[in-house]
Amino acid sequence: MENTPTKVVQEPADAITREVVDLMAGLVALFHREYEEAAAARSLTGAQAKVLALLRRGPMPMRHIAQTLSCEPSNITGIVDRLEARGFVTRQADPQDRRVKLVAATEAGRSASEELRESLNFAREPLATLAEDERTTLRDLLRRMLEGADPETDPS
Amino acid sequence: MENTPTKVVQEPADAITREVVDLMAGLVALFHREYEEAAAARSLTGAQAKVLALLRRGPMPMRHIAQTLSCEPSNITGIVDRLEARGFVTRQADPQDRRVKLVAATEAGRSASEELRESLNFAREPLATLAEDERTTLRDLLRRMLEGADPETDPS
DNA sequence: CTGAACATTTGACAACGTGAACCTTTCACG
DNA sequence: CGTGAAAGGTTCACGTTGTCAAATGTTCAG
Repeated sequence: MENTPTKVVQEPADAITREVVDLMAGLVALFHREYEEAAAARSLTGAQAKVLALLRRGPMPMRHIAQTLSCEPSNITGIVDRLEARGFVTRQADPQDRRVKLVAATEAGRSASEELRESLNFAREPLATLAEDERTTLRDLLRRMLEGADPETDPS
Repeated sequence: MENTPTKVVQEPADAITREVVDLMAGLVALFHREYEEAAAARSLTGAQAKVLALLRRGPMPMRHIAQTLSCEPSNITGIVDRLEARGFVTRQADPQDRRVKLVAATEAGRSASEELRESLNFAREPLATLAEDERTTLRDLLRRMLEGADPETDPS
């Protein structure tokens, strides 16, 4: 109990970095609230909305969903159950490997997800306060921060 | 079902804004994961850690906690119960208004929260890829986006 | 063919979160 | 005053997320 469990070596973190981290925290909180709210407006939970969003690129094995969301596969079972019960996704066996089940969004699922995405006017008010070139700068900075780190937003 | 439920009037959202929103989503996911992980490493849940973080500025009525976290007050009861059971917070009656219960972090609570905050090396790797002046720019942009919007990160 | 590894499911359990009902306290108003 | 409405917390019932451990079915290497 007397030494920090996971990380030990860590630079002191300068003032700017620290402040950026705090600002991020605020942004994250804001975003999270809005996302959850937008999902709820379509009687989806945040987790369901996330899964649905993942499936926009096509069917996906549950294992992959679990990995992307960094949670246990057994958790996905329940979420997909509920989405399936409402007709937003289907489970189909993968012909290549009969162990895996491919989850695919139905038309209803796709459009619900798309609608939600469109309604995400998060950061639209906040972003509106920035000039165009500032937004570009922000985009570039965020891009650089995220490159190689994030599987979810990978546009491939 | 044929018209969007909540929002109707909404500008088309230019490409840059849209991309920034997507990048934010990635960042949010990343941050969220790390936060939850860092909390878990101290056997706290995310919600408990958030409450504890709120109390760093001093005791606070439960009602206020609920408002800041935008959730129902009844939810806070349980979270504070669990924090209290572990000796991280105490409940004390507000002398001004005996309906109110002020939640205060104990020394253990404060240090746990501080430790967690320090360990949040989120964005330290991501941020490390940015030069100092870029970090400053990022900070300024984020500040402007959040000003007037976010009660949680208010540095007062 | 056998056993290890893998994908999913099931079941038990804890935490979060909501909504409604309830108790106590406060406060405005007659 | 004294009464009733409103506010702060709690409790209860309920559904969703999340974990872990055990089971089932499938694949694949040896």
